[in-house]
Amino acid sequence: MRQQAVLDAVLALMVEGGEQLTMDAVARRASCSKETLYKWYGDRDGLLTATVQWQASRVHAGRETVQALDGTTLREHLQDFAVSWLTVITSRTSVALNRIAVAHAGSRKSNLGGIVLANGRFAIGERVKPVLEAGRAAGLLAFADSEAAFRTFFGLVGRDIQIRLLLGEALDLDADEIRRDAGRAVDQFLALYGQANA
Amino acid sequence: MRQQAVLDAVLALMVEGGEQLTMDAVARRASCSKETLYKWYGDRDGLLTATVQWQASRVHAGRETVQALDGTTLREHLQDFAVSWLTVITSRTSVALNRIAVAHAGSRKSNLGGIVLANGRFAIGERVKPVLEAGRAAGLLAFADSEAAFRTFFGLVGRDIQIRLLLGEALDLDADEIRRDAGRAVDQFLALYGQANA
DNA sequence: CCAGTACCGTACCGTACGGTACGCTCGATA
DNA sequence: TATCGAGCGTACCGTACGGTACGGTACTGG
Repeated sequence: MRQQAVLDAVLALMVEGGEQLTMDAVARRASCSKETLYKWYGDRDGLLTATVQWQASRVHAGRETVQALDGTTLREHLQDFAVSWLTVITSRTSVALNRIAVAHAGSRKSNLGGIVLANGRFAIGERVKPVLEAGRAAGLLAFADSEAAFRTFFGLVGRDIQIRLLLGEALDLDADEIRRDAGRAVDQFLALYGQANA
Repeated sequence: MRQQAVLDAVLALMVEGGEQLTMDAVARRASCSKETLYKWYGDRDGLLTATVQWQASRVHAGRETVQALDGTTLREHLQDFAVSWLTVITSRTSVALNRIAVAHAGSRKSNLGGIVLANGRFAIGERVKPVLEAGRAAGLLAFADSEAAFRTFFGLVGRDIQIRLLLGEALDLDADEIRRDAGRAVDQFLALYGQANA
């Protein structure tokens, strides 16, 4: 689809960052005319919104159903979530996109921040909570409020990483560090919420 | 000092957010001429940098020395840190300032992000770590790496709050909620790192 | 072969904003 | 009182950028 190539061009420009994200730059990069951009997306905000949604549509793949859990598979699920979340938030694309959305949230109009939140933080919450609840049903976890439990998990996984990246720190984690970080976070989470028979 | 009144005007504009943060707006708000702004701060970046530093200079009050700790005072110290950190990051000023700094970090030049990090995340880290180490010396805590322990504490306290605020969610915590949140975070931290004789 | 459509490239317009210039006032010093 | 510097208000300049207009081209359906 041609239009998605345009959105990929926007993403590429965001990530490179060197160039200003102007409509001219996008048109040049995507080899299309500005008039077409305005025809397809209305205005600059529309283009940004479409880009954010386009990226979001690629991130959360399948919502796998959760069946019976034992301690091992619970741990694996949590580990997977932690790894994929860390991988996302440390990616240059996510950092660039979040920067745009944060900047936009300051001068309201359109709602990039809301979209990013809905497809990031909240989407993963909705995917993790069923797993936590299944863990509780299996007697592996103990908590009253799955939202609160998830937020603790979120904090243990992300810690200060996202804000440091957003504020411009270099800080690149390789796959190994991410795996170790995720493992530590899962261990800590299980230490806090795990039941004896885990 | 007149110059600080100018910086307060900048902060006020940032917080209100409605108006664009232009040099004209600052001059109008501070009842001074643009020429004076340029004389004092060089350019727009200089003004923003000075504003960030001015705000930073007010935040971290005294670095109290840590003497002998028992379980109760350790808990109190951690609780204080958690409360003050949550209070800071949920303040409208902090949110506005971090938005500016994040946006700036995208299109490098000057280093607002670095300044904010140094006076926020890292400053509190340097204040908390001695307390953690004193707790370890007193046999109340067990950890190998105080930086890692602090980062866990940071994650347990902040969780998803800062990113949600930066992305524009309303989410206002009152003093009571902050106190409860801080208490939960400290409990969890002590559950992970506390020693039996605490 | 013709009409219509979709789109590219480029030129153009209006405006907002960073930065500069300048005249005026006012308080301090001699 | 004369001089001087600091700084206010305003007007101004240049440019970058969002948004529009338009001519030219290639493809599609009849």
